[in-house]
Amino acid sequence: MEEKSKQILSEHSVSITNPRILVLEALLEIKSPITVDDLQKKLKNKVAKSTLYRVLNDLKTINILNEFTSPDNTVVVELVLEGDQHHHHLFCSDCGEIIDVELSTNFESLLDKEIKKIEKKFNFIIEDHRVEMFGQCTEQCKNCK
Amino acid sequence: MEEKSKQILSEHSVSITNPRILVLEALLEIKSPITVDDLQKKLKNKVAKSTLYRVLNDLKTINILNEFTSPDNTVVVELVLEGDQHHHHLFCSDCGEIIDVELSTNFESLLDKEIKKIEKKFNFIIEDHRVEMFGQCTEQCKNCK
DNA sequence: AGAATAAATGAGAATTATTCTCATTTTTTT
DNA sequence: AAAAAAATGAGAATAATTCTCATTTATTCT
Repeated sequence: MEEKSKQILSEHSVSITNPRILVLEALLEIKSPITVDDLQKKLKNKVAKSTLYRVLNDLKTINILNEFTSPDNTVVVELVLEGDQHHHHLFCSDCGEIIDVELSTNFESLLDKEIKKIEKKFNFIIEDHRVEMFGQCTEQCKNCK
Repeated sequence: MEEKSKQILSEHSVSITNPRILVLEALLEIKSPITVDDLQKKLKNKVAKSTLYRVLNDLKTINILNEFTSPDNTVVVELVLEGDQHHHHLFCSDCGEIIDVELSTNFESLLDKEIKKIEKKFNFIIEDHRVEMFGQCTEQCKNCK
């Protein structure tokens, strides 16, 4: 994991420092969306709060960090490496879990068509989209029991 | 507008007060997403900041306020009255404009089918969804010139 | 490799957004 | 119209994020 983190940093011409390696390792290990707060806890104060925010911004700059908010407006981050599958998110309002969801390629291509229509209609260039789904996990998930 | 605001409040058994009327009037007038900050400015300090947040929470409670965040994680609110058309959002990263977008009924029904699949797969009850699109308005919009 | 330069870090202060507290005012009930 | 209940305003408190600056770490240049 440490090697992979170093590799990611050097591939993006970002200098290799301990806090960056630690944050990347944590994100690689989790491999699913996590709040900044939980990430901080996971790092056990091995990285200063200000540094954590800075590193997250660095990762955003090199385009390997996806940032969004949960339904209660808490910021959530997720590592997205080149080649990772395009996906969306499913939020559970009971336990707060956020699940990565892939939609069918058929659906995605229809969505792309729909987006082309919107681009014309509003004279926009649309470069990204997101589908978010909200509900409750009906039984035992990682957090509910 | 004042009458309509009062009607909305009484229909939802919420007591009719001046701040609530003012906030509703402002939201009715705008009829598109607005940040809390801009809403506050629009209200020209006729409503205290703490009261504004309280009123927004009241409107959320009676389910006529949609709250989400813009790509820079700023909270945005929008009045959604019974009977209003289901819609999504298009964000311009140049000027910050947020546009309400309706997708085709054909697309929405396919999305519903897709969501049913997800419900089964993850054993979830999904009660709401959102499609967000990000890009740039290519020419003159309200804010760019 | 080692010195010089540039960049990143940690700690905490500053800023911003939101919620909370409580005395006063307004609304609703009777 | 009086009594009771609820809402408001002002500012204090809290939480999330950014900023500052002295120190440490990484990179560059012989």
